[in-house]
Formats: sequence, C-alpha cells, structure tokens
Amino acid sequence: MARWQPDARGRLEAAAFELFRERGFEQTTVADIAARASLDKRTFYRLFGDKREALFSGSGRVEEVLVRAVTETDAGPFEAVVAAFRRVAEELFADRLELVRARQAIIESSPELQERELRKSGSLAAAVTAALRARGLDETTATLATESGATVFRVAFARWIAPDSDAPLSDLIAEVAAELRAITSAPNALTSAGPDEPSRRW
Amino acid sequence: MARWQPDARGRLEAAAFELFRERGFEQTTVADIAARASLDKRTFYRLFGDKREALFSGSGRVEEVLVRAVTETDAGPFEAVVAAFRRVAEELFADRLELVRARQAIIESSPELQERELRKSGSLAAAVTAALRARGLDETTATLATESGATVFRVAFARWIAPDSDAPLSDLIAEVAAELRAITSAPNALTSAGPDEPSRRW
DNA sequence: ACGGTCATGTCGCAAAGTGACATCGGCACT
DNA sequence: AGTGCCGATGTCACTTTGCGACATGACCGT
Repeated sequence: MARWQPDARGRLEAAAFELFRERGFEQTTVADIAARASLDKRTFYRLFGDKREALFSGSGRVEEVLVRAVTETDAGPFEAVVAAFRRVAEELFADRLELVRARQAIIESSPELQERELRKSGSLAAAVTAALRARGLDETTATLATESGATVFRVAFARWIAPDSDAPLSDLIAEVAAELRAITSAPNALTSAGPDEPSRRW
Repeated sequence: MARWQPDARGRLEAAAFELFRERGFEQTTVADIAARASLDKRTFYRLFGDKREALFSGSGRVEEVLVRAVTETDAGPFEAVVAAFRRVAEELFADRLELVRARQAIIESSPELQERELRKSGSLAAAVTAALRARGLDETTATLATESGATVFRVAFARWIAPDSDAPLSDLIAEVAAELRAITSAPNALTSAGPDEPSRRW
C-alpha cells in the first residue's frame, strides 16, 4: 500500500478548500476530504486538530510577520501595530485578492468557521501584545494598542475584499487608522468624519 | 410521564452551570445536563442550539441595554458606546462579581467556549454598530466606535474580575477609555520599511 | 539483514447533533 | 363530559466528529 504520501498536509488543505467551495463547509465530511486527498480520515485528524483547522494553516505566518514587525520598530505602540499590519498586508495578502475573497466567503458561510477565525485573531492579538510588552510597555497600553490596530485592520480588510474595491490593503489600513484617531481624540464630534485624505507613508 | 416541565429552559441552564463547574465543560455530556434537570437530551437540543449555548443565555439582555443606551444618547460615537457599556456594567454586572468570575473561569477553561464568547461579542458589536448607524453615522465611524468601546470594556472587565480588584466595573471602564485616548491621539511618526522577501502561502 | 521509528491505515467507540415518529398534557369548542 | 387539536416532551435511529489502540508498511542507520 502507498504508505508515505508526499505533502499529505498540503494535499489535505487543498482538498478541503476545494470541497468547501464546491459543496460548502457543513456539507463536506472529513472522510470526503481525506478521500479526495487519497488519505484516511484518521490521517486528517493527525495533521489537523479538527475539520476547521484545514482552513487556517496560514495564521502561523501572519503571526510571524506581525511579531517581527512590532519587535523591530521603536514607533509608538499604536503606530507600531498599524505598521505591522501593513507589513502583513504587503507580504502576505497583496496579489492574492481573489484567493482571500474565496476563503472569506467560505468562512462567512459557516458560524463554526467564524468562531474559529475569531479565536485565531485572538491568539494573534495575544502574540502581538506579548511582543509589545517585551518592548517594555505595560499590559494595558499593549492590549489597547493591539486591539485598536486589529480593529483598524478588520475594517480595512472588509473594505479591501468588498466587490468594488481596488485600493491596496496597505493603503486602506493607513486611511482607517487616521479615521480612528479622529474618532477617539475628539470627544464631541456628533457626526461622522468624512473620508480624510489618505495619509501616505508617514 | 411528566410531560410538561415548568421552566425547563431555566432548569437546564442551572444544571449545565453546575455540572460545568463540577466536572468541567468537556467532561460534561448533554445527556448529563438533561438528566440533572430530569429532562431528555432531545429536549435540551430543542431549547438550545448546542451545548455551549446553555452558558450564554444572558447575552440577549446585554444587547438590549447596549442598544437602548446607544440609541437614547446624542454624545459622540465613541463616548456613546463607552457610556452604554457603563450602563451594562451597572445594571447587569454590579453585585454579581462572584457569579461572573465563576462563569468566566468556565469559559476560559475551554477553547470551544472561548470561541462562542467571541462570536457572541461579535454579534453584540454588530447590533451596537447598527444602532449607531440608525443615528446617521457612516459604517466606518460606527464600526470603529463600537470596536474601540468594546476593547475598552474587555480590558476593564479583565481588571474587574482579577482576584485583587475591588473597583466598580463602571469606574474601570471610564479609566481605560481615558487611556485609550492617550494612546491613539499622539501620532508618532516612524515607518517599518524593511527589505524583506515576501513569504509564500498565507 | 536487523531492529527501530515514523507515517499511515483499520477498527471500534463515546459524544454531538438531528430527523421522524410516538405520546402526553392542557386547551377550545361542542 | 366528550372530542379533537396543539404544543411540549420522550424515544429511537442515524450520521458525523474526534480519538484511542493497534496493525502494517516504508525508510533509516548500523
């Protein structure tokens, strides 16, 4: 028997991605995934904690880039986090709009996957906060900077994958960061702040 | 047979809470919960979508208070959200520190429950954002205000349930909100800009 | 060739959910 | 009271998840 399959993990990820697109997440069985990759269900569970994990293998790389970027700068906490997310946008997301859209569509179709994504984001945030603390910041400051930066990223990301969007994610992040500043620093603005001038490289 | 149980839902919630505390979430079976409430497993699934939901029945009330508070004020978006969370703190959390601590301990013991809590928070946030939009704010402003306010709440909440804490949650929220302002309002220039080769496979 | 180790397959099982159907209790209406 | 309907609950059977235990085949160093 073909014991020793090259890149079993990668093949399972690919099979899962295809099947989730074809039939949807809930209509896809782990046995289906394994079958398409010519592997056994049990093998799947040895490589992935559960069915959802097959979609989230990339989060490790995101964490790497994020932590490295935050560690290697000496900008203010919030600025550092925003810059780190822009790094991620440039290194990991640019050029992959369609792939990211497809993946996001799958996630949004299933509550289970949404939950998992939230958890992944949470652990990413924890790692960034830890990196900030390693720079000497106190817990509260580090957490607030991380969460604010993550919020900026989420909003910018949503705009990026919107069907009519074409601006680079990195630019969108910079714009949204500026908007956040406007909101939190002016304790009386009753109405919204219009789309400000996109701050370039600052 | 005893068809017709008074307050089946409440009894199942109580039974679940007890069992989760006694044996932990994963070691508790839905059949166990139902048995303690003298009901059938199938009945549990008619009242709750899944095992986790038994712990999250309170989120409905939180949403009510939040949305009402945000709707009935004309303060700036961020201020309105912070004030709304303070309302929640006063009306729903004050006087229940020990209960909340126990509940939080259960949640933190199980990744599954953490995911569910994240999702609940997310749908709460969506409701608040919608309420802000109903006041005429644009999507981005509403989202940023909601998320920032939620972050403030999370940080304050963590302090509140910390073992050595004794300040009222509502006060902690006000303090943390001030700290967030301090962080985001001082734009401190400095980019990341590192020559790095892009990694593959997000 | 030998033994060890690692990746994979096979088998079986507890628990999560769910659909279909049965049953009981109260309720309205005669 | 009698009848009949409806909603809440129980029962059964089933699919899927996820995992433990064990078997087996492939590769590796000696």
